[in-house]
Amino acid sequence: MSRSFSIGELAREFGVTLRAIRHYEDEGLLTPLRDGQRRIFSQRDRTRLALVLRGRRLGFSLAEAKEIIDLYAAPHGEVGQLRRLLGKLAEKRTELDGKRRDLEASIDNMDKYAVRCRRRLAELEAAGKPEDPDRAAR
Amino acid sequence: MSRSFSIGELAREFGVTLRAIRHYEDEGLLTPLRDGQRRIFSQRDRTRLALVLRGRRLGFSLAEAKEIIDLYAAPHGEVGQLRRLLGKLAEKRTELDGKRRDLEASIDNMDKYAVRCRRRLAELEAAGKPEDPDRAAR
DNA sequence: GTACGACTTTACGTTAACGTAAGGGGAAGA
DNA sequence: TCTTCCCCTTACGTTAACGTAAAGTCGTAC
Repeated sequence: MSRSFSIGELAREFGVTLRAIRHYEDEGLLTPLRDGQRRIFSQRDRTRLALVLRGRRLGFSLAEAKEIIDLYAAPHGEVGQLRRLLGKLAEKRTELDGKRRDLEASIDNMDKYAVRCRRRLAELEAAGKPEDPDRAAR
Repeated sequence: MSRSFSIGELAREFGVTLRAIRHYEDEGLLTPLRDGQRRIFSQRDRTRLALVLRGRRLGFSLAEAKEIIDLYAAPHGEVGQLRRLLGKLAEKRTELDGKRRDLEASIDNMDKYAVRCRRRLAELEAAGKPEDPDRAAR
């Protein structure tokens, strides 16, 4: 019997509001049980919440996140289902790869720019203040 | 004298609407010149537009995208400016690294899951249809 | 000269993802 | 018993990022 969580616990752990979590439930991303009125989140819900938030940080909408996450819960019973699942996985994988290219390009870009800036800074420091006290103190 | 572009050209090239581009101008992300009323976009605007869209795909808001992109146009004159610029670059770089971790984790996750699915599929095919015509034809 | 086609402004509308406020329930501790 | 938490529902509000509609301006092709 694995642990269960209150909405407050999850909110604190992941740094989100109660409202947000309830909203994710409304959107079908989480499906907590109930103890009376209170929501009881399972370990599975906790994992799904983590995936939702990661998706959001990567720029996916809740609907897109749901699409992806739901693949991990799709039925594996029949060969046909498995084939379709693998197809969709490949689709999403391509999308992730696109983001990866975008991200690598952004990082590359920024790193190269930073190198130029540092070089320029070194030049300015060497030229402008050969007597720079901070530098001399080292 | 490098080329210039009409709003329609850029919209077509990047697959966005005129409205979106105008909106980016409203938000200060693009600063086209004018020929009468018509907007004239420079090569620089075109580059910035590309950066905006890449940022959006990575889940940045327009404001965040602007912050980053504007770093590339920040003044390099004085040592102090350069130091602050390098500081902010490091900040943004950290953010990008976070996204990279998220993205790698997502990809990893999905790839591992796909492997399990393929294995399962192979099992099902081997067990269920030893006489599978597709498989036999190979 | 008029009919496009590409562009303009102004302005209201829409959608997603929550924020926020109001009012209530139940358990636990002083 | 009263207060304090922690949770609940309902419902209206907000913000970002555009969409969309209406009406006008220009240059050019017919």
